[in-house]
Amino acid sequence: MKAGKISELTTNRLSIYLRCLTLLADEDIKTVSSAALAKRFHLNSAQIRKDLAYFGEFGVRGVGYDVDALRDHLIKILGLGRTHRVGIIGAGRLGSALTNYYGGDRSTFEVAALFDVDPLKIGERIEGVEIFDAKHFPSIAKRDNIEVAVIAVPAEAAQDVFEQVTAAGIRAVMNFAPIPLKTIGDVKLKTVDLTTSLEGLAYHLSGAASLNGNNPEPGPTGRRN
Amino acid sequence: MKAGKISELTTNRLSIYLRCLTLLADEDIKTVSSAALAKRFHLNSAQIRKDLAYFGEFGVRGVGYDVDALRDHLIKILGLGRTHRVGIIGAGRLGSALTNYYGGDRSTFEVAALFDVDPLKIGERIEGVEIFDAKHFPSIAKRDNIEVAVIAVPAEAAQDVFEQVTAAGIRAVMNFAPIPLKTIGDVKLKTVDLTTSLEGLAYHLSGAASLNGNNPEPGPTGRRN
DNA sequence: TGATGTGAAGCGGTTCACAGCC
DNA sequence: GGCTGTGAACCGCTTCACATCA
Repeated sequence: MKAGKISELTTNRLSIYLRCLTLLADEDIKTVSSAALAKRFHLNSAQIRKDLAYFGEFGVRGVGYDVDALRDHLIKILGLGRTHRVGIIGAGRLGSALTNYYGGDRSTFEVAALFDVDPLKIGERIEGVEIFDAKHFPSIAKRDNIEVAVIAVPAEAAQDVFEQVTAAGIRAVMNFAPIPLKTIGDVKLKTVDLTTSLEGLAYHLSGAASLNGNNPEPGPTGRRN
Repeated sequence: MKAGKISELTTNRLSIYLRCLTLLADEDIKTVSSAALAKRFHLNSAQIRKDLAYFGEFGVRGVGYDVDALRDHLIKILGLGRTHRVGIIGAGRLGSALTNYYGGDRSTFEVAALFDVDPLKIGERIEGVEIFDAKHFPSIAKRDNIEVAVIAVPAEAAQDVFEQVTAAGIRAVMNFAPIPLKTIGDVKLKTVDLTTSLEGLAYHLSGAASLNGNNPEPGPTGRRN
């Protein structure tokens, strides 16, 4: 157990471990060793142990980890014990898609409001979620207890939107705009670039990648942002 | 110019550079230095130079890079000069969302077909794209020249689907199922985990993260899979 | 015996700093 | 003078290997 800074790569993996443990729990498996977990889900056992050890000694030597207990620990560590409300800025194609997708799970994350600048969209609803004027983000966010902002606007507008939501007190932002954003201070920013991901595949398909041999996938346990 | 293996992190950044250059071209900017590009888009100038130098000497010392010429180089390097057809497996919430999202750009990536196992969905259309029986993936993929498979099925089914599409000759797979997949040989696999990304934000919002100070965002130039 | 927790080694990517060239 | 291209230093994450303990 160490109190040092935890890498984002580690917390990403904790989230994955949690999902793997849930699958095991569904099968009524009570105990699992890091080696068994690794084998089953294509992970690395040493890394599992090290990741977990940052937060406590959850295992029993010679036995392994208690599945249910470890799940509870991870839920607590990740802060998933309560519902987080999400506001999505940009009610276009992507914003609608994300509303639709995240709309499925109301327990840990709940899309509370959409925002756009298009007067034709304001007042409409997507999946039951109302679209508000983006300039009212601060008041709506406060009223609805929105903690997470999702940016789903065109690249040109993303930095502005980011600064507006952080100015409104948001400390966790997920950016889907395909452009690097500059963050500040205490605000956590994650960028998911759906275009870059596809273009990486195109590179592999083009002749260039073949010249460089295969590209084995390290899996979602590997390096990310 | 080196012929060695190119890291996926590098190709991801090339994709980002390409988008940044497009924005500059829209402003009729003809030449840009690595320092100017870095400043404008929150990148690292040394990294830009190093990334580009893997593929050639595109710059002019004392001047910088020609915007249009560099764009053309990147398009060629990434293999974006032609349309790639995409097949999405899983016509649920996520599959629909992705069809809707990727449906916008028909030039570089085109969603050619959807696949599902639900008899009620087979034969229907989403955004004009027909849903086929998943077991017909091999023949449809061949007929429609599908090169990229997008996995949008539940976690439990993802590994099976992956093996089926690779058996059908697909060499580029994008996985949205929140589970690590095991890949083999020459197949390029990218996993985008929309749940993990959100849960990382929850961690930051919970007390735990604050104990560890701020988490400055290195931007989408940083480490990924 | 068997599996955890962890210092130490190893590895890959980023950043520095400067030689080389326009 | 200014900026690229690049070896070298640096840094952080992963992997190894083993002491430790049920």
